[in-house]
Amino acid sequence: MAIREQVQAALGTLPGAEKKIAHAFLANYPSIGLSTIAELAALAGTSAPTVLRFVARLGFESYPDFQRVLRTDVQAQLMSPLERARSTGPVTDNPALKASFASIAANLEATLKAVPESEFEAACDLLSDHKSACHFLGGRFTDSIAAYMAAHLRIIRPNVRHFDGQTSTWRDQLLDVRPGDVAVLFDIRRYQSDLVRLGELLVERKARILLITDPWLSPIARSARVVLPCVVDANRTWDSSITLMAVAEALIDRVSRAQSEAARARMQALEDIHWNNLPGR
Amino acid sequence: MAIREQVQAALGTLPGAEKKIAHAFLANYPSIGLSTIAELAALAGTSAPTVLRFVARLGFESYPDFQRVLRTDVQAQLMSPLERARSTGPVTDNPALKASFASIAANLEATLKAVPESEFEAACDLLSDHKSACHFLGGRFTDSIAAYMAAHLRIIRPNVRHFDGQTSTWRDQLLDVRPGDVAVLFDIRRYQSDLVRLGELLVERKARILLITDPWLSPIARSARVVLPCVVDANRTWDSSITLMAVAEALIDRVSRAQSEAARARMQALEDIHWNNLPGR
DNA sequence: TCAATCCTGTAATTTTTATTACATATCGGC
DNA sequence: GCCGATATGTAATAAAAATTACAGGATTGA
Repeated sequence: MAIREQVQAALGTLPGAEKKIAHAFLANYPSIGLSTIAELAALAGTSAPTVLRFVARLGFESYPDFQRVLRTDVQAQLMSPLERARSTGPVTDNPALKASFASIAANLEATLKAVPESEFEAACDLLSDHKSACHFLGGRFTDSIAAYMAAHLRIIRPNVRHFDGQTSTWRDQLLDVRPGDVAVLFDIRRYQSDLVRLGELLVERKARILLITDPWLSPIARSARVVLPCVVDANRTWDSSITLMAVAEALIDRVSRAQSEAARARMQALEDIHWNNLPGR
Repeated sequence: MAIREQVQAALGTLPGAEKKIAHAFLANYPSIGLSTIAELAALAGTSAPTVLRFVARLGFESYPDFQRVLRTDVQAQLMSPLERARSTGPVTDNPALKASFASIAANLEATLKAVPESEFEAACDLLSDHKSACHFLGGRFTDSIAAYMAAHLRIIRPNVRHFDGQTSTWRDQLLDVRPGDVAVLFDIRRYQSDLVRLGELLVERKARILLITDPWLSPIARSARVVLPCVVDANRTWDSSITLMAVAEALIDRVSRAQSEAARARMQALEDIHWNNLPGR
């Protein structure tokens, strides 16, 4: 698991100061993580030992150890998709990457057809309601998309939360959900029963559910206010989540444009925080 | 100009040890440049002060200054595909053949940018030296290009040999290589260890190596006098060798023009041999 | 062939960065 | 409300990295 994903996954379990480190790292990925401990600490508004505690909690022996892995991640990420496929998989009779990219392109086009504009707009309305909180959660493979979407949405609107930690803590976190709140759930084939159960409990607490799922529709669809079906077919045993990510980003972009003034003010506030903390400025 | 392009442009003007630094940097971009001076020096087989001279020649005040800019480059290069799509406009649909041809054209244009004229001229100088023999060899897929180039060059100049047969006979054929001879090697990604080893042995025998490789540079680049990087990207699972073949033909053409009189005489001699040697005429 | 200039690597020194020790604050449980 | 555990930042120390000084080799031009 790459460091960026690892940090995103760990966000909810981090103590306050370390969470600040994590946010600063993700917001300035990867350059700040390749700079010094002092620069990352200053950007986050904490201290050098806190940075060291942060990387230790992620399982690294030292900051140089952390940076070594980060450089490897960055090197891999800079390879084009074609290069990435070549370096990790064997050559097949069927040009795998061409088929894969063709498959992704087809999925995106099919998804475009499968999602009604009215449903998309309804989803945007849910996400634009600042009076209610937004809670995010996904399944085994899609939760990273939920976290990603929450992290972006948090920049442009308040009261965004992502369910985190073990499934056993979901019930505890449920206590923070108020009537009228929005819950954005990601669930594709091999539906998780604990996620389905949570959906039922959310509805019991009168939350409004936005479900992002596959064309066969997760059981959560029964309880959802809005359902966005995404085509996930790929010529392999596991599903592609590209279309879900694409829909997530489309939603973020759409919501951002719809409330550009409020979003801009929030981004400015964010920049002010960073601005005043940087030495020499 | 990003650092990578800046280094590529400066290649021809760098002294020997600094050129080694440049090759090591490009071959392991960007992670080695984000590591320590000692690691880059060790990888290149030179020293720490040489690394400092290298970055100073590129116009940086210090190594931390160089790394600061490199982090900025990497951050820009890692922008998400969606952001990149937004910044460059929507993708247009193309017929498969048109797309393929466009890709090849793009590769050739990129290769044109990647190969400095000074390096190309240096390669021609090596191939034009009639006092020394020219030996050719390529890897699994590129040896056919090596054979093709040897066959053509043999027509216009003497002492051209192509390593042939099983890899087990390469060592025997090595006996024919004299100090000062030129070895033209083709090696692209999935570098062959036996070819890399042969390169080392060739340098031990004081042969001068001309390497034709991909932009990530075969390990043979460390021992090569001249390196010509060819862009091999294509929208399929195997590397395109079109650009290597194009570079080979360009070299043949250039060498042929430079010694048109000698080449013409040799061609005539060749024709005479064919003409008078056949019995029954 | 010789001298001047440039290139290069080793070793020492300086600077910067990472890490640790310690004291204080905060939070949660009883 | 108190106590123990956890979190946190400051300051000092240790380690690592960058830089400089210097000597020798190579190359080029006269």
